[in-house]
Order: sequence, then structure tokens, then C-alpha cells
Amino acid sequence: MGRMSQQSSTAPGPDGHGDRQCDRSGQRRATVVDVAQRAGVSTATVSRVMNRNYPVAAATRERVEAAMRELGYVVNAHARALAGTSARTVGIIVSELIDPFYAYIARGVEREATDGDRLCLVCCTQGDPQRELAFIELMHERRADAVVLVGGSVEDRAYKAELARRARELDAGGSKLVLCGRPSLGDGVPTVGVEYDNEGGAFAITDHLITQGHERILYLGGPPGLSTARDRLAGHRRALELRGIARDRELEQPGAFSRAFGYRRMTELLREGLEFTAVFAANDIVAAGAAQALEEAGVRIPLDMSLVGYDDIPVAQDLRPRLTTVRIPLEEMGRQAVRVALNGGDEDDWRAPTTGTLRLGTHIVVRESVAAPRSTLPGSARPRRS
Amino acid sequence: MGRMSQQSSTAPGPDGHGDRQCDRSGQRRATVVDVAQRAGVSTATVSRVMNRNYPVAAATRERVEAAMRELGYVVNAHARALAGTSARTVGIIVSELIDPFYAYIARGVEREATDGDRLCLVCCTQGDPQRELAFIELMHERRADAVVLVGGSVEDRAYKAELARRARELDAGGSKLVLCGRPSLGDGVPTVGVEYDNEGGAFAITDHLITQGHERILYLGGPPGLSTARDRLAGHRRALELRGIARDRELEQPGAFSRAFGYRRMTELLREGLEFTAVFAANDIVAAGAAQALEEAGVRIPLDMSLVGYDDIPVAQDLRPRLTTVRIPLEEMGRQAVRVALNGGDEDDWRAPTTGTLRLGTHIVVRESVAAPRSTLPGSARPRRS
DNA sequence: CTGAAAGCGCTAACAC
DNA sequence: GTGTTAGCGCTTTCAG
Repeated sequence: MGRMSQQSSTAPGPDGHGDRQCDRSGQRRATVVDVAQRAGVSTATVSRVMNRNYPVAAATRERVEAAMRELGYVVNAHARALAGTSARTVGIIVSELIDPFYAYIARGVEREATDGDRLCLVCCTQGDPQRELAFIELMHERRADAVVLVGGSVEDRAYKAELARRARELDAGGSKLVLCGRPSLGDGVPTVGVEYDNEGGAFAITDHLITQGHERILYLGGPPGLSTARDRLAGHRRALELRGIARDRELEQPGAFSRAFGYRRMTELLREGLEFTAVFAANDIVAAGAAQALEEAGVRIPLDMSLVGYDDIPVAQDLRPRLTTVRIPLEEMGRQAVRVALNGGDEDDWRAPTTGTLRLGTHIVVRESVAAPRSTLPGSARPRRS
Repeated sequence: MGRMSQQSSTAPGPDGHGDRQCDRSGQRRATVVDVAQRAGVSTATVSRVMNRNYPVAAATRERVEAAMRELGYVVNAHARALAGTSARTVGIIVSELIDPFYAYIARGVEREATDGDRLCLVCCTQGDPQRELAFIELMHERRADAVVLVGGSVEDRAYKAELARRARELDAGGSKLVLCGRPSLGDGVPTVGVEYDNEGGAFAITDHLITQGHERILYLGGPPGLSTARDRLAGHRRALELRGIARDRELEQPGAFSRAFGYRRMTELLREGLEFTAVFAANDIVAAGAAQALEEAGVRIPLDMSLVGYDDIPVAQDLRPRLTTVRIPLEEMGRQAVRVALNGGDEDDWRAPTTGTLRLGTHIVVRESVAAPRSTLPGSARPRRS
């Protein structure tokens, strides 16, 4: 047997150091070699027992399993990954775990990953594109099978180029960059994607408002530089246009996707006396802020003002009245994201030219926050400035 | 200069195969060897350049960095971890990412991990202790520097023993199991912990209710088998006892930590005509459900009924009236969890006997959901069964 | 400051 | 069925 080929190991150590460690916090973890020795078999057999991918005599197997148990053996996933098998990891990058929009998608990703016997690396960028890039790199270093990028992206040229570079690197290594809820990087870039009908949802809900008789609709929130916000605004405008309602720049009030923005801006607008009968908040969070401002100003929903949101996260049902909004299949998107990445080029190379994009639908959920504008009701004055 | 010492590389390839792979999806990732070759240095130098942990001539460094860039080199974290350095990973196990209670803690863990230049493995057990155990194992395989177990644990003997075994295994390997918001496993078990004053918070808020004049307080929700729920109920009982209020079993209605439970059970209780003037929901989610039931039954908060919760998650502020509740330093707990794990025995072995437990405080946040009971107001009838 | 070489722990041919 | 033996890609003494 060829062990001890050098003068370095195993034995108590000639000079008193070299083999320290048995004293304090950790007596060297057991390895396949230890297990093999104890069970009187080769390391190959131990490996076979663990992976159950090869016939092993029942008796042998038992001996090996006993040895593993007795030694408290735990495989080293890194060694395993190094030796060739996949790291069985999928990475997910969101801007904020606290935000239900991301949390639901993350849940889908985590569940699908777990179902596929993989672990999930999760990172939060806190909205910083630079961190996003850095995290992709980190996950690449970890050799994640897929890296899921969630949510709207900044519309920046240099940033996109950088992203494309990372996507190519990942692809070259057999991993996939998944764009979940954000636009593709272009045909040349090897990514897969899962989108939802963002523009369509916005169109539908604005149309819903118009159908109820609203013409002066305030569009509130959504960072102008974010793809998500851009698409929602686009859908909103299209609905207006289709119905022949002239666009009014004053009624477009983009801003952060935050409750604070919704509250603050709405308060200001109310004070300034801007005229409108309905509000389309770019997402439910903004709507929650707006609702609070409205409440404090004594404006009743939906009597004096209609309000709708986007995303259909839980807060939509906690608001009073319950919020009419656009539902996105958040969790499903997460699941599909990993599915599409793992089947899109791994083995079943079934005509997925590296850039497969899945598109899921959205639909509006009608609750109690919309009514016909007062002004169209016979005999009532419009709730204008005063 | 010693470049091209082997016959293997760079050139077009003498025999046409041997260097396969340049065609399909991945031309073999570049390795240190490739970089070293291209830069005309040894792999040791490349390593030194990457880790900046050793002096390297500026010129050499530049050549190496250029080579890395040109080759699109990305270190292999597994090889690195195998070679001895830590995996720079912390694991976190929660029951549900969607639940703000867990999400906030997870955020703390993620941020602290990121600040310490580590990545975060996240798993959801969906409340299944068996999965929890399995995930700990998987994270151990990944050689996570710490594994953070979040939230209440089931009070099961066999389960705890199993957990203790895992804790010892981890510890033997130099990792730490962190109990975040759950009781210690006993002195013999090498874990670290971060708790919050669960019982104290419950005591304080029940006392708050009593101080307002309430005597018949319904305790609603909280799975009897969960440590979290047990402690909250204990605090509640202690407050009652201290004030000399007799315990009434009918007023203790444990159950799931869910909105659905809060809604359903409250609806039933109202229908049955149970008498009480205030509700202490075991957490804010349950409180939200209860609030809805109350609303639908035409019971006004806090006029006809006072309501308090626990956790102080965002929904507490979305409810109308805003919910009086107990605040837990959720995110801080997450941060401390990784801090305590990473400093409790890593290098600064400053008297942390493997079992250090940090205890953070809680405090009540008074909002608008509590008032004196109608029955104590002069001249008004109690809102009893009818 | 730089190079050579010995592993880290596991898997996967390839023998027997 | 089971053993042998190369590596996987990186870090790290130990020598220059």
C-alpha cells in the first residue's frame, strides 16, 4: 500500500508539531480514506456506497455505512465538486429579501432548487448594480449551476455590457445566467429568461380605471431608470392613448418603489391641488403609502378617489378597502427560472439556442378600491382643490 | 524564461484531439495553470497575486492580472476551499422566507455575512423539523463557517438529540451551530445562541392590557409545541398571575401562527359568544387575521375590543387602527448570530466556552389598537353575547 | 520575490 | 463487486 510515501504525515510527528490539532476544537474530520480503512474496503467503494450509483454487496455497504456513522463522517462537498460533479447550487440575486415581490420569487427559486436536490445561495444588492455584478462573480466562483437575477434592471449601457460579459463567462463554464422579470440582453448574449406581461398588466388595469369612467389618472412611483417601471408606464400610456385620452405630464409622477415615496408625493400632490380621480401606483407598496396619505387627508377610497396597485403582494389584502391590483405569478416565476436554466442546455439540448425566454401572464384582481369618479355621478361636485 | 514547459497547451494542438472541447458549450475554464503559463510565472505567484497576501513585484502582478483578464479567469471556490481556506459561507435555515419575522432575521444574517466577505446559503424547512436536520447536514457538507437555525423549535426529545449530534459534528469540524431565537440544547452541546426576551415581551404587553383595565384577555394562536409560543404564553400567564387575575382555560386558544387561524378561530369564538375585552395574538400575523374577523363581525377596535400582537412586522402598521405590539430586534439578531458564531472560537478565543448566548431585549410599541374596555367606562354596557 | 511540489478529499476510469 | 490510480484547481511550505 502506497501511503506514507513522504515523511510528512500520519504518525505522531517526529518533532512534536506538524500534526497538532487533536487537542482543541476539532480532531481532523474523517475522510473517505478513514472510512475505507475502518470498513476494510477501498475509497472507491466508499464513494459507491454514498452515491448509490453502482452495485455494492449488501454486506459491504453495511460495513461502510457503519464506519461512516461511527466516524461521524460527512462528505466534503468541495472535494466532490472539484472532482467533477456539479456543485448542486443555484444562486439568486435580489435587491431586497424583505420586499415580498422578491421574497416570493426567491421562494419559488428555493423550492425548485431544493426539489432538484440543490442548495441556494442568496444575495441582496440593496439596489446597487455594482454589487449585483460582484455577486454574479462570486457565484461563478462557486460554480453555481445557475444564477438567477431577479427584478427590474437599470437601463445603463456600460452596466449591460458588463452583465453580458459575465453571462458569457458563466455560459462558457456551463452555467446559465437567468433573467427573471427583466429584459433580455440581446440575441448575442447567452442567457435564459422568465418574464411576465408587465406592460399588459399595466394596460389592463389602466383600462379598468378608464372603463369605470376615470380620465384623470395619476401614475405614481416607479424609478424612471428601471425596466420594470418603464414597462408599466408604457402600458399605462398605451391604454390612455387607445381610449383617446390626452397624456398629461403632470399626471405622471415616477419615483421610488417605496411606501415612503407613495406617501410623501401623494401628500404633496394633494396639497398642491392637482386634479385627478384615480391613482395607479406603480406597485402595491407605493399604493400603501398613497392610501395612507389619502386617509390622512380625509379623502375616501374609493368614494372620493380610486386607487390601484401592481404585484398583488399580501399588503394588497391588508389595506382597507382591499386593493385592486395586478397579479404576477411570482413564485411560479422563481420556479420556472431554475427550471429553464437547468433544462435549457444541460443535457436535453432540445433546440434551446441558449436564449430561451419564458413569458408568463398577468391579470388584474378586482377588489374594493375602485369606483366611478364622483364627478361623473349626477349632481355631485368634483373633489377639486376647493 | 520557463514558459511552455509542457507539451500540452497554447499551440493549435499537434494531433487534433487531446485538447478537445473548443467547439460546443464551454472551452474548458481557464485555471491557475493557464494563467501562470500565459503570464510566464508559476502557479504560486498567480495565487499570491489573487490573494494579495504576499509581496509580488508590481510588474509581475500586472502581467498576471492581464493574463487573468485575457483568459476570463474565475477562481474555483471549491478548489480553494479544498486547499485549506474556509468556504466563506454561512448557512441560514428558516421555516419560511415569505414570513417577515424570518425575512428580517435572514436579512441581518445576509448583511453580516456579506460584510464579512461571505456568501449565504438559505434554506426553507416549511416547518418540517426533518428537513431542518437534513439541511444542517447539507450545509455541513458545504463546510459552512456557521449554520444559523432561526425561530422557535419543536419541543421534541428525539429531535433535540439529533440536533445535538449535528451540533457536535459541526463543532468538531470547526463550524458553529447558531440557535437564533430558540432555546439552548443544554450545556453539553457546543452551540452559540442569540435570543430575545420573548417571555418578557409577552409579560409586558399583557401587563399593558391589564393596566388599561382588561381582565378577560383572549390569548390567540401559537403552536403549543413551539418554544416561541410556549414562552409567550408563559409571559402572558405570569402577568395575569402577578395581577391576581385567575386563569381561564377558555381564554387560552393556541393554534397556528397564521393569518388563517387568527381569522377562523376568532370568528368561531365571536359566534360562540365567549366573553373577553381584549385579544393578545401570539404574533402580528394572527392579529391581522383576528382583526379581519372582528371587522366583519362589526366589532370595533379598540372601542369594542382591544387587540395586540407580537413581532412588530410591517403589517402592524398597515392595519387600521395600527397595532400595538412587541418589537423584536429581528435584523440585529441575524447580524449578531453570525458575529457570535464567527468570533466565538475562530481566532480570538477570548474565553468563549463554545456556548455563548447573547440575549437581546424586546419592548412594546404602543399604537392605536388598545383602549380601556367598554365595561369599565361609566354607564356603558359590556359587549357580551347579547 | 519566485518556483517546485505536496497535498486537500473525492470521483471515475480502468483493471482484476 | 472491488481495488488502483489519476487527476479536479488551488494553497502553501520549503527552497532558492
